[in-house]
Order: sequence, then C-alpha cells, then structure tokens
Amino acid sequence: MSNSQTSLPLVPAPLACCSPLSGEPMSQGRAEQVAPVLKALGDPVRLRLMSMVLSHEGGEACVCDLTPAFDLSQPTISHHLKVLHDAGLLGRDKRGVWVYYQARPEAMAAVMSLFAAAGSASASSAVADPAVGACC
Amino acid sequence: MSNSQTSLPLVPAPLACCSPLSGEPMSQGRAEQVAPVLKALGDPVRLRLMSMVLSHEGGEACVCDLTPAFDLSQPTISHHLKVLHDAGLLGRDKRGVWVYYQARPEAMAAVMSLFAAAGSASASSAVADPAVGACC
DNA sequence: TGTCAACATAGACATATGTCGAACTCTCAG
DNA sequence: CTGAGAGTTCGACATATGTCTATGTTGACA
Repeated sequence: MSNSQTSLPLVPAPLACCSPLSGEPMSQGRAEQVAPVLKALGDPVRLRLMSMVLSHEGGEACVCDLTPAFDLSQPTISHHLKVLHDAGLLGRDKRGVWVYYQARPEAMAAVMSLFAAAGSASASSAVADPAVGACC
Repeated sequence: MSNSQTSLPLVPAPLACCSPLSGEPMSQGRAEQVAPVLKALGDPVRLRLMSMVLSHEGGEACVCDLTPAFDLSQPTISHHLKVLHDAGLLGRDKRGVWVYYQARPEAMAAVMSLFAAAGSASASSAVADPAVGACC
C-alpha cells in the first residue's frame, strides 16, 4: 500500500462527515482519506463479504460462515476481511477459536453521506435523511 | 456516440436498484456489476474529478477546467475521466473543440441506495429517503 | 501435555492499475 | 488548405492487487 500513514485514522473516525461529493470540490487530503474506503468496496468478493456480514443474523458472522460461500482459499478470504477491517468497514471480535466480524454502521453512513446530495440533485431533501443527520 | 463496449451494461441502467447491502446476501453476479462502479470511485484523483464536476457551475465541466487542478499530465486526467465514464458515472458531451463531462445522478443515487439500509441500521427510516424512492 | 481446528501471516506469482511521453484525431481560424 | 489547440489513444514502465501454497499462532479439549 502506498499509504504512508503510521496509523490508520479510520478506526476511531472512519470518515469525516457532512462533505458530500457535490457542494464544493473535495480537497486532495480528504479524497485520499475517503478513496481507500471506496476502493475496499470496489471488489466483488469484498462487496459480498460486507453484504453477508450485514445480512447475517445479529449483524455479525464468523470466518467459518463466510469462507464456504466462495470458491477461494481461506487465506484469500482472510486477506479480504483484513482489507475491509483496515478500511474501517468491519470490526473484529475473537471469541474462543472463532473470529467474528461486524459491520460498522458509522462507516456505511459516512460513505452514504458522500452521495446523499449528489444522488438527489433534483430531489433536494436528502439533508433530512436520518442517517446523515446522525453522522453530523 | 453509441458506446462501443457491448459488455458494459452500465450506461442504460447503471445499477440495479433497491438491493441494499444488508437484507439478503448479494449475489455474485450483482456484486460483479456493482463493484466496478465503487472501484472507479476508489481513487483520490477520480473522487476529486467527480466532486469537481458535480460542484462545477451547471453540473458539468470541460477537461480544460479539470486538468489544471492536478499535478498530473493531461493524458492521465483523460484516462481517469474515461474510467469514470465507462463506469457510468460521467456523461460526455463534445462541443466544438471542448469536451464536457456531466455527472449522472442516477448512478450516484444507485450507489447510495446500496448503503441506505446499511448505514441506518439503527435509524431504520432510510426507506423513506426521497433519492432512494426516486430510483425505485 | 499433545493434538486438532480456526485464522492469520509470509512469500511467490501473474495480472491489473496509474503514470508518462509520443503520436494520433478533430475542430476551428486564417 | 494549412496550422494550431483540445483531447484521446498507444506503448512502456513501475507498482499495486488478488490469488495461491506453506507456515505460524492461538485456543479448546482429550
């Protein structure tokens, strides 16, 4: 990774909020903060992993639940989960032998807030969306 | 300007709607349809380009407006614009010597709908969001 | 204690990606 | 018709990414 940050700032505060894509041009610094999160989601395997975790009972799933759904080796799945975790999209919780991953709603809400104003260019009332409001 | 890529179904219907990340696990086929759009946004330069186009007067900008903002060669910017265009995120319009790019709100709304239910896992009322409603 | 099962890490490999300079295509002014 | 400017395409290159196999680590249990 070209990322030279010694510590990932995404875990405590995954994304700065309230700065949708439209409005004013995004700064380079912020773009470099946000892009890795979208990049992490820009892979079919990781997108399915996120979806599986989110739709799994209790909003969490262990690796043993996820791996069999793919035609990929276990280390590969582990690698993708690590990418999602490093991006701040998944939390990790080890219980006994199993490792459970949970989605982090803040991260998802923050990503959504990027598109809120842009997606509803004509609708205009996306600012009233509760998720965005909760994030700000 | 009939787009020459027969494999990209994104221009007529950028993203299938109403299938957020949570709910039920995303199918492999759909993940492979959605991931390229997020991947296209997963680059700081492209994220800034999208933001600049969206926030530019009239919702469109010509390449000559965008290029000077970056410390990159003009062919590189052109390449990134092509990636965004191929992903269905930007429309292209040539007028005289200049080429104007416009954002496609449908694409943004579709991306947002992915995160709508997920981001507001506890808020719950994201289904009432106007942008999502407009897309479905 | 020793063994097994669940994950993670390391190293290697082929492919994809971002970038550049050079060359090409259009369009307009003269 | 010719020249110049705006963008795109091409070919090359270094680096990043996704995947694998092999190995390491950790916790449960006989």
